[in-house]
Amino acid sequence: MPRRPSFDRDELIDRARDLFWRQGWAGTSLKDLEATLQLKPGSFYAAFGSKDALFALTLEKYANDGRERLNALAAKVGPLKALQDYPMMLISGTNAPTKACMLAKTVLELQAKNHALAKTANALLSRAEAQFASLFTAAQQAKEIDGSHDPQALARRYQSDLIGLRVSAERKGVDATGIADEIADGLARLA
Amino acid sequence: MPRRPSFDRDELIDRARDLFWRQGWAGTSLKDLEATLQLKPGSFYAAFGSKDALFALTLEKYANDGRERLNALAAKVGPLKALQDYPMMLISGTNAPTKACMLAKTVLELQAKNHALAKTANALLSRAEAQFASLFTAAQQAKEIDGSHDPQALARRYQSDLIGLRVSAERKGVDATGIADEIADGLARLA
DNA sequence: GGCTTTATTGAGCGATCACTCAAGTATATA
DNA sequence: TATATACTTGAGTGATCGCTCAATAAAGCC
Repeated sequence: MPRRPSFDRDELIDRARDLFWRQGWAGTSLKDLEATLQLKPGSFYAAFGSKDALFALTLEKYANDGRERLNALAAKVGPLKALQDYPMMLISGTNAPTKACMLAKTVLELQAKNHALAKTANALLSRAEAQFASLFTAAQQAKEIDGSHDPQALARRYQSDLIGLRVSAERKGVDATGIADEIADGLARLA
Repeated sequence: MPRRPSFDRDELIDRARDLFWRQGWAGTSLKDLEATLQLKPGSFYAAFGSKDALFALTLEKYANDGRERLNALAAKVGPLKALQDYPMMLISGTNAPTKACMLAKTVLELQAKNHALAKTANALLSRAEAQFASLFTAAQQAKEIDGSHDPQALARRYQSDLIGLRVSAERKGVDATGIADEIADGLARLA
């Protein structure tokens, strides 16, 4: 009996993610979303509940995509090579709406107000850090890097490096590929 | 004949800087500013012209303070030691409203909209990078680090590291002092 | 085709945004 | 003290914010 929605919900979340990623939370109005998603206010709220709820969905999707891309890379070229190639991959993609990390942007924008979305982004960053740590552990088990290093510490530094790299890549007039190379070189010296 | 303003304009800019630094551009409303500066709308606009004009003043002041602090440090302990100590200094101060870099935050928030303040922040970041480069050059001339390195490349990487460090320090539940130590250690290996 | 059920529409809600301005007040000079 | 010159005040501007809801349209089951 029911009428079906005329849109692909998942594709709408993708579009919203790109918009939020680029413009941030406060920088993206419901007018922007309505225009990009081709949805009138009523449909928008029926589909997603609120701006914040949709933002949360896009954060999860963003984090999942990143995690899957890195895991796929590791399955293909091994843990160390994946960690080495990942930085360049993050800043050389042409389809991404922006180079900077959406999770970092969200924390920076919303943490001062104790917004729930900042906590979400922070937790997803911790999850990414854990993924990095397990790849460093795998690299140690594969004898690709020395066993004396603390995988947790390596992961923390690696994530910090990625965030800095991606902010630099976002800036105009800055060539960040040199930084990506240096991060990869630094990992090579852990052998 | 004229009546004098009843406030210290410079101190007001300081207070506004801390507010903008913490909450960002969109996150700081005129209500917030009026409350923090104890200024009614009319006085505010008479004194500063607009929210954006005041934000620009605070960006300049923020950048100047950072530059002077690093130069003072270098004059005291020399260029290499200054570059090594600066990271920890940035994240261990208790009086700063937030650990993250205000210039980076501004670029991330406003660059997507091509806001003039993003250009200003970007230019100030470039100025900081140039300061780092000249300190690396000075360290080479003092034979503190090897002359084979490109000061410009070192400065670019150093700035990227600082940005990542400061975002990490801003996050809850992350101990960033380890990262600061590693940055300092990395510089020691340039000898 | 009739009926039920849900999606879609868009005018408009109260709140807040950055900002203005005319009226009132305080101060330094003459 | 009188006057000119600012500074201070706060109600109020139009625009935009996220969001609501009653009315309308379309699709599946009988």
